[in-house]
Amino acid sequence: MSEKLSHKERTRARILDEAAKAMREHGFEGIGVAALMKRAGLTHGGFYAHFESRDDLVAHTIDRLFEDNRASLARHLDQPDLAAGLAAYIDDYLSEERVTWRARGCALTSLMSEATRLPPEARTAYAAGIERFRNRLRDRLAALGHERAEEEANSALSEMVGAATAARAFGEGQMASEFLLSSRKQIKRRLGLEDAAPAS
Amino acid sequence: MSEKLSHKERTRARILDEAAKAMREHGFEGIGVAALMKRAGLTHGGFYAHFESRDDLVAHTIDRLFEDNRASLARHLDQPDLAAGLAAYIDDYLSEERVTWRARGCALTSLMSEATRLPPEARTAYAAGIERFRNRLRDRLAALGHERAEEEANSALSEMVGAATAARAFGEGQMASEFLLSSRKQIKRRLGLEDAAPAS
DNA sequence: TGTACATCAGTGAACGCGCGTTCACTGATGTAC
DNA sequence: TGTACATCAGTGAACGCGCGTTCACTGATGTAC
Repeated sequence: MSEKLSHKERTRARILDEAAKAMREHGFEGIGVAALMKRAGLTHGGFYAHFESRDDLVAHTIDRLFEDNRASLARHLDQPDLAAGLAAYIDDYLSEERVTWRARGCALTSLMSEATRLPPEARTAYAAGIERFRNRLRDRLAALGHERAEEEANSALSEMVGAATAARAFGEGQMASEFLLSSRKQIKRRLGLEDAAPAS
Repeated sequence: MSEKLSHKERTRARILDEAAKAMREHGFEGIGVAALMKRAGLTHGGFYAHFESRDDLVAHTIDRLFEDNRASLARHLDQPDLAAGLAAYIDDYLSEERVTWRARGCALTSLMSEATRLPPEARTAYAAGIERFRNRLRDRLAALGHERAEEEANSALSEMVGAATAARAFGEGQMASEFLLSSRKQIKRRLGLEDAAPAS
């Protein structure tokens, strides 16, 4: 990819940045065209120079959301100790911080249940994003020598998303913390990561 | 509770029935006042004789949704073999049928990630509903002699919700089936229900 | 180097539409006498 | 038992509002000569 983006390309990237942040926090329907453009420092009319329609924006934002996801996973997994990296990712995903600070959360936690209601194109993009994420977890588990890597990856992904979503539903407080702690412990225990060193 | 409901009470119950069905399928924002009243066989103006506002409806629908949930759980757990009852519930919750037929699904699967965006009253009702559900699972695990019943209940609930939501996001197909199967196996295995007899 | 012109990202008023909500009204039901 | 009246669940036209979208226009930038 060229590092030199044109003025228009940079504007488009800024709109997608803001859309990703807002939709992670408020859902796919949670921000309107006018409010989004204002956050990007523009007026609403200019939107259609960058996207065909609001649905088109949603589809492109999904790719952007999963790209953030991939980057966050890679940041944790790119370390020599395979088990420690995975354990660190799980701890981070289910940390109070990440769950509270919604705009930084995961495309799966806040949006997965809305995926069924998405227009076909966006929905396909979303499903593909989940699958890629699952595959990365699976490959890491396989590299650690797990025989049922795929089954365990499916299960761990489901529990991570479910626990983070439940914690958000409770809001900050004791119940939220309990759910996060329970799943951090349970997932790491069954993946044999109990004694993995905490991340750098 | 009196079995003799007045005409107005029966009408209100009908509206709540339809609201619960529609919101399970399309989200809390997924049905408007006019469409809802039409499904209940009425015109939109009459809505405000039953509810203060649309937000008020949502708060009451939540109680209704969790009541359905409670009834479904009770139906499975009310059998002599404690382990088999729990296993049957997990299998049912993560069955292709229940996931595909959305209007019959669970208040948690389709709506949990929207809970954070609910008005305070509705949100409190929702959080209370999750907690009651968790407590029922916990009590059953405790009755089965599990020492970490609460932790296991939190973990199992999270994975059930996450897996069912993921399956819906994929839509019918191989990936959806894989996620459901993986979690049925993984949850039952770690709860020691592998050999529990299938439900009646 | 300087002028004339084309390009095009972005502006902002205006649109149609669907939504939640209000309200004057209707018509069936039940009670008073 | 029969008539007069009050009650009240439900009707449907109308409202204001926010939304996605359109479009004639502006004004800065870069190219042609």
